[in-house]
Amino acid sequence: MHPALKQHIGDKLILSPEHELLVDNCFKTRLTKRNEILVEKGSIARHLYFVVKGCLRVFLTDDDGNESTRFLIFEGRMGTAFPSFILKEPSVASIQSPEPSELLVLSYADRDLLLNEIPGFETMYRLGLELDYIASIQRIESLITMDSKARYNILMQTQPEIIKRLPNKIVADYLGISQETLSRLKSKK
Amino acid sequence: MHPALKQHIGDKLILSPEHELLVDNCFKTRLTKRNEILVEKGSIARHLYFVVKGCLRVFLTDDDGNESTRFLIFEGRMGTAFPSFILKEPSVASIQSPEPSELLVLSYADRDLLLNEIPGFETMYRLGLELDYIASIQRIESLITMDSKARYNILMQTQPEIIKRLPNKIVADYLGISQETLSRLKSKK
DNA sequence: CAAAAAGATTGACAATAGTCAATAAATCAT
DNA sequence: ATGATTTATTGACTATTGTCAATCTTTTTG
Repeated sequence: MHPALKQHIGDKLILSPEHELLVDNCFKTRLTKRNEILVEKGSIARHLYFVVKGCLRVFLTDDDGNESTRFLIFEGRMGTAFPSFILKEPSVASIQSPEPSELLVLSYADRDLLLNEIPGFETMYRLGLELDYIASIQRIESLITMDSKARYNILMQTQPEIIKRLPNKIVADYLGISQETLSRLKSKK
Repeated sequence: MHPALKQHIGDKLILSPEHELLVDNCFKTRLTKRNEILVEKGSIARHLYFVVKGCLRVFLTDDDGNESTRFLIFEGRMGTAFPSFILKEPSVASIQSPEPSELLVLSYADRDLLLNEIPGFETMYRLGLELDYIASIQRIESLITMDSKARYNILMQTQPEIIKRLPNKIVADYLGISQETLSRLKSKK
């Protein structure tokens, strides 16, 4: 099994050699180029992605070409265009890798296989889901209670890597503000 | 078991008579008055609430007394101050019942009991969690991509009960806007 | 390495939304 | 029911943020 995935699982789940092999067989390695599109909006997101290296960006585009970043996934984390993946409906979001990336890809069917076959896998998955849900609740909180400056400061505190690694444009649309506003926040503060 | 809870579970989980009794014993009925506070911010949310009648409001207050509604839970749905409940940390949010309500209350320990004892319970719980997570992702989307008018229109389409049943003030802070702005949106539109 | 492309900054202006205050309407509790 | 309290609406003004455009900087790629 890929060491990064092994580390991700850590002591949350003890796998027998057979089960470890099963997990290993379900996750397929994929390498992407900078800005490569993995899921096009309108198509169904059929995979979960574990990021070994690089990052993924789940983003929305409107008719005028404006983009908004719904979600960012860095090294050691899993994600996808979740509503599409779960509901098996065409995704309103696209997924791209802003950096050249190394991914481990898990299909929906293989996720179900692991959930059903490996005792404890569903509990681990569920606990991860709870944490992701909490993160999204906290993002909602920041959006409904704070102005753009406060949101930027929080992001700086909690996920400075986003600000360091990604272009201003993406940071801005992750925060739900224009890139000009972000630029002004950075100079003023 | 309470018929509303039975309906909530529906065909998602077939319970043996013993397990049905176990579920029934874990959920305690609680009646609340209008605007009663169930969880005070700063305390730990130790329960999950199933709303039989009425509704619950999970909300934030700042130092100036401004309120923001993080989450609303209507009949037939479950919820709590989720980050506090899961992380067992003091809640930044409070919970109140804006209407007199009938609730079924499940403690953290009893939730774990059901998760561990009843085969299939965790799967049902996990599927519910996935849907709640999806709803929160969609709320983030509306907050980062739409202006207040568009958000109001979406809310009208997707959850008109919120607008019909709850005071303007709560609708406004659920949308992340001031109540004056909401009032103007309604008259203009 | 150089040309081209993409991203970042800044200014001027417009639009959206917030605040404060006064009044009107609706709702609650006795 | 009615007085009291809360909630909703409206106006005037302010503050924040967005848009468009120009310029400057950085990054990419042939």
